[in-house]
Amino acid sequence: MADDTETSADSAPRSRRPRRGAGGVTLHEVARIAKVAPITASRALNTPDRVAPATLARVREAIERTGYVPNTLAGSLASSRSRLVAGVVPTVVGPVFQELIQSLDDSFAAAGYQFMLGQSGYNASREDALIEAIIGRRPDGIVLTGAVHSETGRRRLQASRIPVCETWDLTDTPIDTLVGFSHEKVGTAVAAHLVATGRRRLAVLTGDDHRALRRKAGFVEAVRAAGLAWDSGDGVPTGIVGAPTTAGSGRTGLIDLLARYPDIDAVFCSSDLLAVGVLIEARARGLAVPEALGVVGFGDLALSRDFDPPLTTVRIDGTTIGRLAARFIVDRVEGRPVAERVIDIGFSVIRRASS
Amino acid sequence: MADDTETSADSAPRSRRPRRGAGGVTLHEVARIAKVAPITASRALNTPDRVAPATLARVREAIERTGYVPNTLAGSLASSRSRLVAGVVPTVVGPVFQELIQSLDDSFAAAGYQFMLGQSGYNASREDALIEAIIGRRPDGIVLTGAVHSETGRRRLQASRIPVCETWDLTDTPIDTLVGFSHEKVGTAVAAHLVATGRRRLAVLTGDDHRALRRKAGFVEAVRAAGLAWDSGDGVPTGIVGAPTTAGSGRTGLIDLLARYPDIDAVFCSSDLLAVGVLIEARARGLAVPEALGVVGFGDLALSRDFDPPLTTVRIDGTTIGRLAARFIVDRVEGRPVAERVIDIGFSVIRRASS
DNA sequence: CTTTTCGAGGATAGCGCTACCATCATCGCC
DNA sequence: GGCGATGATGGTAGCGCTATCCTCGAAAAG
Repeated sequence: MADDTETSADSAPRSRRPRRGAGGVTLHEVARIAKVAPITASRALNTPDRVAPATLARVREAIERTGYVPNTLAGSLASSRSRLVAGVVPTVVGPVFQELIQSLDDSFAAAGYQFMLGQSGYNASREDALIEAIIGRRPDGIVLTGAVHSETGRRRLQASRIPVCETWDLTDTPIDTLVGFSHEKVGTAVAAHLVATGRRRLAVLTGDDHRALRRKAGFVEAVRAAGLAWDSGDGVPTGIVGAPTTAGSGRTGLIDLLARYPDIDAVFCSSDLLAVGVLIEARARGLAVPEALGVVGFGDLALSRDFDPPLTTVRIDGTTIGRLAARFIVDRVEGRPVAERVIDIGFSVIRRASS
Repeated sequence: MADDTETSADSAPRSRRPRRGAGGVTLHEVARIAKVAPITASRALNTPDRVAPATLARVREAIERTGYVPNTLAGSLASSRSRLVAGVVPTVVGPVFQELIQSLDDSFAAAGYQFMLGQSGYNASREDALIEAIIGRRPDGIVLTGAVHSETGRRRLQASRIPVCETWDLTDTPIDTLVGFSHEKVGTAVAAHLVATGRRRLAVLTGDDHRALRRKAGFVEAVRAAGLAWDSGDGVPTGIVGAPTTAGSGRTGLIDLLARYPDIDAVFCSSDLLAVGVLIEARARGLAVPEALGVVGFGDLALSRDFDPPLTTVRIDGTTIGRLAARFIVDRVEGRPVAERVIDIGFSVIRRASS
């Protein structure tokens, strides 16, 4: 494959990738044109207030004329500062993390950092590859969102000494800093709400991902504690659907649940999309919500508020998580001490008409 | 953070100690431990089949023992290859680009590249900053998704000589390569569909973004051409809502449209979310869909298929766009010629019960 | 035997930028 | 006027890695 024999009579072999240094304009060239030393050109870019106005103008003009774009790779290598923060999400599919992502993007932009996102996907080896690729690029910080990282990945992150903020979950052993909430408590709170509003035949419809199952566990626990266990198995009838959850799986999930337990009077769904599916199916089969069936979701999509009936759900303040995560990272990068390394930002149960 | 304890008795001022690369293990250190030259250690990582098995094993063991993670910044700087492809989307909020993003991620992973995403946001200066930050990091390729890039941004991209693929749109003057479809034709096709199914009082409900307005323009054009213009203004009653479109704006949009034009018999919505809002509002006010009102969306969300009634919509094959875009980039990076620089992948109108 | 080939490994020289001094005017202050 | 304090600019030496030659020894060819 790596044939170096250029003797072929190929007509105009399209220029291959430029060899070393075939790149574009460099800072040295800009400096030469502006008649200053490279270092002064560098300062004109990075600390313009330390350069005399006249010099600054000359450098700026040279930059303009050449269309120079700094090679931040080289800059980061020399300064070990990249002004880049990398984020890891399992997937951007699904609306769950969108508010958080938006907030991270905004918060980092405001602090002068670029935020870029990688998907860890469903696959552990891909997650490890992503983490390694990220660490290898030496970003100033890493925000992990609900990634179930492998032990290898955790160790690498810890060893890298790069500021890390885990989000969207609460663990006992954070890699570095953490902003999240307790998924178990979400389940407990939803159970409490349903019990308080008179529901007695509770059921769960959940995706099979890690955190959704923890919410379910909290829910089941609370139902049992309230003496309302009524299923012979777990105590609470449960439907489990594959991730990512969709309205479609909500519909089929409800059909399945009702077939097995016709006298259910409330369902806790692990996502709003699932709950919307339940709402659609309930309406399609003439089951009155909330009279005959209470429905609670999780995530507080915009859609949930706009549905008819509006969906009772659990709201996570992604904006605040993002803001705090960004603050953790920026504080660490800029050498300020971080007092609390773990923040539980909680959640709120939003009561609407569906329960 | 904490200063390392020097093993040497050298208590001289820090001038002796490298304070710059406070970073961790380097390839040189790995090489030293494995008793090979740095370049051999490099080869062990990048071209292991050119290193003798015994040597390879020694280097691998050294890597294992030290927890070495290559600094790809330095590697990319030296080799001008980064194995990184950057993507730009206006926002990850909203489900529009998710299939495409997923496909890009998968396709690049399969080809051995990491894909990372940046949001250009609603703001032109933020977009320029993102583009500059991306170019500055010298990725092997850039995929633009529906970004309305400023003239500055376009020029910079072109000047950078980095392979670029624009997607999700068709323009006459691509920066480099392009995979997309015609938004005007989408509008035309939807109008044809509605006219063919006997609708006569057509209306549009659209977000105010660039491409949605082009779909609307195609729609209006086709309605006029069919001799069905009936509004005194544009020819077609139009509701415009701010982006991002939501089910909520779909509901209020329909309310508003009906207040002004009570005898509408079909609405083309610029997104499925908008259309779902129309469906919800129609049902809430007892307007039968599809009998009294035909509704068409755009995007083919999973939700649209699962709704009741299922939504007629326009499907864009994001998976194929992603695959082709990745092929463009990879071909260019690896020096293969690219025959067609522009691909129109078209779209399909999915007829379901809502129209 | 010599000559050629070849595979493994090494030395050198950067990639494009910035940290860390050093230099040299200018300037206020007593 | 002397003198440090400031401010603008420059020289040097890397950051951690890889491209590009090179060397060297052993096997293959003559």
